[in-house]
Amino acid sequence: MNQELELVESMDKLSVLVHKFQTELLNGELKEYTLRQLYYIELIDKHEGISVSEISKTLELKKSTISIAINQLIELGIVTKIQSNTDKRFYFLKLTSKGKNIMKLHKQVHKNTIKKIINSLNPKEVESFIKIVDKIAVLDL
Amino acid sequence: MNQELELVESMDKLSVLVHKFQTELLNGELKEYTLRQLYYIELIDKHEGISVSEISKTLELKKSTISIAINQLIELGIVTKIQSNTDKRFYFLKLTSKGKNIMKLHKQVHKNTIKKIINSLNPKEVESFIKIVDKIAVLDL
DNA sequence: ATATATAGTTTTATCAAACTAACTATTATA
DNA sequence: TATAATAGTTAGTTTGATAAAACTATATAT
Repeated sequence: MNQELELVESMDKLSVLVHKFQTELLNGELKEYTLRQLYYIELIDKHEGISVSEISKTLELKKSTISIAINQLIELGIVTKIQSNTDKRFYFLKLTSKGKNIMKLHKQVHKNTIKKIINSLNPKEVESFIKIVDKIAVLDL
Repeated sequence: MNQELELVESMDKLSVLVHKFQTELLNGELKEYTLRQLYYIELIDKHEGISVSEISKTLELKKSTISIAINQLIELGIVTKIQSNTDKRFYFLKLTSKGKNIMKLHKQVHKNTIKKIINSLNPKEVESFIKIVDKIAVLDL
């Protein structure tokens, strides 16, 4: 069979898989948060000190959208902002201990899933998969 | 490095990739439709004659949700319903020529992306990727 | 000193997507 | 035949995500 067609199907299957991977988060202890919220939390975890404007540029969403979302997380005690000394217009965002705990749970859920994937593949396949994903992840689709 | 951690990153990268793959559809000629609509259209294309109830069960969404979404597609001239002769409560859903054309465009967009992916990998990697995805797609995460 | 730009907030509004509940029409069953 | 169940619709609502526009506060440049 044509590799092109097979690959289209693979992408379909991956879409389903990724969707499962993500929505798993909405079952356990994290079910009170939306995927969007968990995504913002992850972003702040990965880029501690990021600002509302930077998030806005990264995600190509309006500042107002981000501002509202982040302030909601602040009200929930998940995120704090620290005003910059050098430029008082800036606020550095970071996770509170509650936020860090959410990230911990988040990572744990994913880790459990990853284990299932690893168990279903042999080590060579895992290696190969990681390598291939690295190659296609940098593509400018 | 720990394979588990690497795989977590791979899944993150895949999430981004799949998201790009999907939202590409919202750029060109298909931009007037939502991803959800394109998804329903794809579902009806793949399962011609499917009913509202069947979609509802498959997607685990309420019948009313599906009914509204499908009727919207009918109003847009993308889908038609044909009442069953044997059980008049049933309506078989299928795409109109407009709907089929949308699917054609949809597939074309994906095909172009797939080409980029294929070009970035060697044939052995493509084969390997397809095989691995098949294995993990059937997992019950 | 004044004008301009930037960071972030607030208000108001819109939209998609989902839900519940009550409904009609049809079919199956006790 | 009367009652249950099923397919689909309709009305009304809720939630989450987004945007535009007007705003405050601060910083930069002329």
